[in-house]
Amino acid sequence: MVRKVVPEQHESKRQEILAAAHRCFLRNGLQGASISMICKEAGMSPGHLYHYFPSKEAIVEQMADDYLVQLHGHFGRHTKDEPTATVLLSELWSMSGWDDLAHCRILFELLAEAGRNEKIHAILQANTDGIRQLLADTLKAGQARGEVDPGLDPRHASAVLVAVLDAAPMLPLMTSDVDFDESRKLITMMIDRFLRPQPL
Amino acid sequence: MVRKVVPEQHESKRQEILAAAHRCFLRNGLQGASISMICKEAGMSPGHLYHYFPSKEAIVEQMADDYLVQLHGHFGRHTKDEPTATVLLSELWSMSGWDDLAHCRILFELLAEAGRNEKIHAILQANTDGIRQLLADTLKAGQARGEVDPGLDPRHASAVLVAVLDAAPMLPLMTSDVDFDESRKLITMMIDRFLRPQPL
Amino acid sequence: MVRKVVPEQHESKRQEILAAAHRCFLRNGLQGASISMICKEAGMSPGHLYHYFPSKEAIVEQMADDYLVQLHGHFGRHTKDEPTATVLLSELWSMSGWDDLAHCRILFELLAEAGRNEKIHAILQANTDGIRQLLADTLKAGQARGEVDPGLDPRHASAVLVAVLDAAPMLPLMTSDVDFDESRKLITMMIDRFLRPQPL
Amino acid sequence: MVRKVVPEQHESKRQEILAAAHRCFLRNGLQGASISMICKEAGMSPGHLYHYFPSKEAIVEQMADDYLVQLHGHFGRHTKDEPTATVLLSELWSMSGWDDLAHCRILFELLAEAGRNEKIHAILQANTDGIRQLLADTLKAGQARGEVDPGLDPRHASAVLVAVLDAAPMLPLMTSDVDFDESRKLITMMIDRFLRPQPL
DNA sequence: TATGAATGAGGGTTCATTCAT
DNA sequence: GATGAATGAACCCTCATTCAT
Repeated sequence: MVRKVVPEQHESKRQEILAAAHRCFLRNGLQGASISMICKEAGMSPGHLYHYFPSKEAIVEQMADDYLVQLHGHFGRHTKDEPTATVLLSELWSMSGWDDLAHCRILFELLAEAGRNEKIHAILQANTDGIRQLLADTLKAGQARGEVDPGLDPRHASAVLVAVLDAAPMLPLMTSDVDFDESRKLITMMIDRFLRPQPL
Repeated sequence: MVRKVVPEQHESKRQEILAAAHRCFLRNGLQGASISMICKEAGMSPGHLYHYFPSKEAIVEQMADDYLVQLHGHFGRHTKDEPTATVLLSELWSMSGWDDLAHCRILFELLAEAGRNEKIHAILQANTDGIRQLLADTLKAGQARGEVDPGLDPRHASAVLVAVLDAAPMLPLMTSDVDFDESRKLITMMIDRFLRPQPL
Repeated sequence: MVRKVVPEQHESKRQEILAAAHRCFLRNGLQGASISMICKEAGMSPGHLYHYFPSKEAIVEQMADDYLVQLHGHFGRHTKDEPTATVLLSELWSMSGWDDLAHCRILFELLAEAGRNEKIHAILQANTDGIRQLLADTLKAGQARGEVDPGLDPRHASAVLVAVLDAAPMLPLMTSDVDFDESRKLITMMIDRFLRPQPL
Repeated sequence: MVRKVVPEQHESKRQEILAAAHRCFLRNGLQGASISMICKEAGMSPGHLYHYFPSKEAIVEQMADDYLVQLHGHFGRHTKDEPTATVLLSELWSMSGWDDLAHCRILFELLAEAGRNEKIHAILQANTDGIRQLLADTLKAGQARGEVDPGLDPRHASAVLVAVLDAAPMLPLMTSDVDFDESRKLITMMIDRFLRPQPL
């Protein structure tokens, strides 16, 4: 009777820590952000933080998983019967500007880390496999409806699509003279032309 | 005059250090690779290393610049008269497999770093501006020859092209069931369809 | 509420560190004493020491302030109605020998440091201003009582007096054949003759 | 025949190094000034510098000796027949302002160092013994002429005089509101009153 | 729950010095 | 006489983590 809300409290504290960690990782990188920074950001003592996570590694992994789930969550909210493009580009179109993209920079931290950390690599692949399945299904539905080039292999095409969509956050880092809406329009156009059934 | 090959020796030592640093950065990340690791990799004492570079920061910056110059060097070796696709995809086609791409992983370190390190950001932008200029010129030549959709804005299209080409190293990190040649083929196809003059 | 004596413990640890640092600084100089020496002297790990002070600089500054406050603390314990000489020379007469003076050697570290470190300079001046105020008041009271030459400007005279009193620790460093009591007697005599109302 | 000016060249190089070292020591302290700083200041490689001095220690010692000899050199240029005060205060009166005194700050470095470095201690004592001898002779002459209180012991008084004169550089470090000429006047007055034959 | 004291290895960097040229 | 390459110990400081309270 004394403890009942505890499990929920526990979970909400974990979320607070993960959010604080995410901000620190954005500011300083996965390796550059220290536990003590995260503690400060979360308003928490190190002893207490270790009550919720067994190690920094665990925080990174959980954060990576949560981030990827949320990043690719847009695809899951569509039905197979919506127009193909609407679904495939939903992530990109849900963003409102470079600020949102800048926030995605953490993806590059994860890609860099995945190259040398097997756990992060596995998390990245598992998440990618998830949306690729959704994308492939969407593509198949599109092919059935005649909206998508039937010559494309759905599995391979889905991989390329994920890579292209995840590459969008590169643009503000690499260029200073390209505006967001124009970029979005071009990427959309590129994917549209890629998928569209080809004339003989 | 005692001097002989001294300046060349100095430069070649710098290159050795940069190569050792590059290997360490690939293995452990920009932040995770320590000076002492780089020293060990380069067979050199820390005091000596600091004879050649004033700080770790300087090593990272020099390495970043060198890497980007070399990465995008393929484009510079073409003339405007070659077929458009040959030039645009020369980087991708010059690679022989995932191993080469894996080696490009350092790009993600740089992208992550660029978000919080103004110097690296500037290096990245300066290099990107360089190849974008080349790509844009190639696109214009292609448009003049009727190989490229005249409706595309060369500056914007070049930005998207750079992002897509640099996104290629994501694939081996994100997937396990896609083979290199198939990926290359698909990306090539996508860009081809993107650029090709569109039927009415 | 788990808290008990925690804040006092914190302060007492700080004092321990400052005392250890003072000993190390005496033995090796402000620059020559290393953090690891201070840690060893204080029986403490470096990580822990930095829990109490943010930098070596901060330790030096705090030590300097504490030392000067204590060094000049003798003057504050007198009332204006005591004989002038008793007050002015109380610091000197409170010492029992060269050992006490040797302990004051740290003053020379501070004087040397003050020439190139603005913070230490400010600490030194602030402390000096403090006792000069007390000395000047004592001199004025002495002048009112007819014990001190009314022709002396109290502010200027106070500066000279501080310098002379603080110069006392020079003697054991510079000479080997002068004994403590004799020196004290001579300095006392000099100041006495300096202040005494002059015959026409 | 080939080498004849070499010894003089050698000596002049040593002087250049010592001058450069002196400037560095003033800026950064005896411990804070590094060999490489001194090399830069002297426009010289470390290997070359070690051709002239066997160690940093040796540079410090030589610099200390040279500095003290020059500092106290004023006394030696007087004859015993000049008025006592002229001789005793010649050092102080030869200075033209706080800048000259600021330059004397290195004395505090030496005093601090003397407390923990036997060699520097010995140099300091030897130099002090030297001028004390001169001062004592001057005092004796003054006593013979009736200008100096015959009750003062020349050896002890000379020690106090050296300390007082060497304390002068403290004033600009400790105060900000005392001007140079006034200070000089007061110190002169104090010493005058100290030495003057006392009325019955 | 929650704190912050405590560790000691390791971070990037500088040091005085030596030595081949 | 003169250079600067080379060393490795030591510099100040931060790290992830543990533990008593």
